Amino acid sequence: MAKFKLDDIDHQILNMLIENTRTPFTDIAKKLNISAGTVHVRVRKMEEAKIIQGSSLTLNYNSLGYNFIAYVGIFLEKTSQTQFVLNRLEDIPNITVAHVTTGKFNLFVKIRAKNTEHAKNVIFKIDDIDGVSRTETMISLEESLNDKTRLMKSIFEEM
Amino acid sequence: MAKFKLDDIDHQILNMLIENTRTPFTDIAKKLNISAGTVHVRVRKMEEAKIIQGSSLTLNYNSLGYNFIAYVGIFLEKTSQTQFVLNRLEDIPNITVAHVTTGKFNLFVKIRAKNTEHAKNVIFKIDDIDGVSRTETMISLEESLNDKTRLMKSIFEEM
DNA sequence: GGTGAAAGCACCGAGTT
DNA sequence: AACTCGGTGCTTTCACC
Repeated sequence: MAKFKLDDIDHQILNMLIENTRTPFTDIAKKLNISAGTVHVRVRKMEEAKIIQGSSLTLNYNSLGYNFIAYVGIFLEKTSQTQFVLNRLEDIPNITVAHVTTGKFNLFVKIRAKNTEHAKNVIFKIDDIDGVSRTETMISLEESLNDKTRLMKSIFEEM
Repeated sequence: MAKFKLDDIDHQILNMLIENTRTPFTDIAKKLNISAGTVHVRVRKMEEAKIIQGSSLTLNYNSLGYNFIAYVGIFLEKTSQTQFVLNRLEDIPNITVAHVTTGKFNLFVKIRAKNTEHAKNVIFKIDDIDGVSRTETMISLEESLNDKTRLMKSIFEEM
């Protein structure tokens, strides 16, 4: 991947789109004193360079009945089983993030479920995967901060 | 919050917008054999009901130089300091998620940094917060799965 | 790499069924 | 509720700078 150089205009475009993906390019153009065509070209280039990978809605999981979040640390019998287990984890949609980690656990995943009963089923599914020796669960009582946009904005301020 | 009943049309609209927030309403309308006006009204209602909270870009952090992910478990001196510490954590933009948890740790956060040196500074900042007795870090060697959209889509299939 | 204008569409409200 | 329709405004391209 060729290193792609972003300038301040790009950062500002990203900052506005991060807040709201549907911000009209004409609004962005006005604010930055450039033409809408320029905004369009720059966004397309960032998409082609895969800096912008896509866009997604932020949904309210609580109102969809998904109130339960937990993190599960996974111990494997052998680390050589890592890829196999990761593939099995992919089949469980309630796992929203999976990491290979150093330290205590071999793998570490985040799960989102409707309630404790539902979460139990998810954890049992994980325990059932060949190669998983045991798991350790941490239940989230409160997700007090979950805002990717904070990081993104700070990245551009630092640069 | 009044319970808001989503029907299958709503689910399909969400599924298309989850993939790409800028999908034209006319495209959605064609696919679902409804009018674009109806799509518009339904989306607005879901926004008003706060089911759709907003939209955001998916950026490639690696190409922005942010290659380092770790999870940090935080032990507090007293649980009564929870809110105070959460507020301090908010000031660190590299913390992208924070949870109050049961089990081993009192708090649990995810950090994203440029490299190990940068991460070290972030962790030291956490250690320096009043009320934090110690921390335990798990470094992610690989983020193999990070796709909210999988969960969202599965939610609508189940319903 | 940027502009400005023009053509093509999409959005979104009003009125209707 | 959902549809059609039309004014308004957004996107996207292109010739030119």
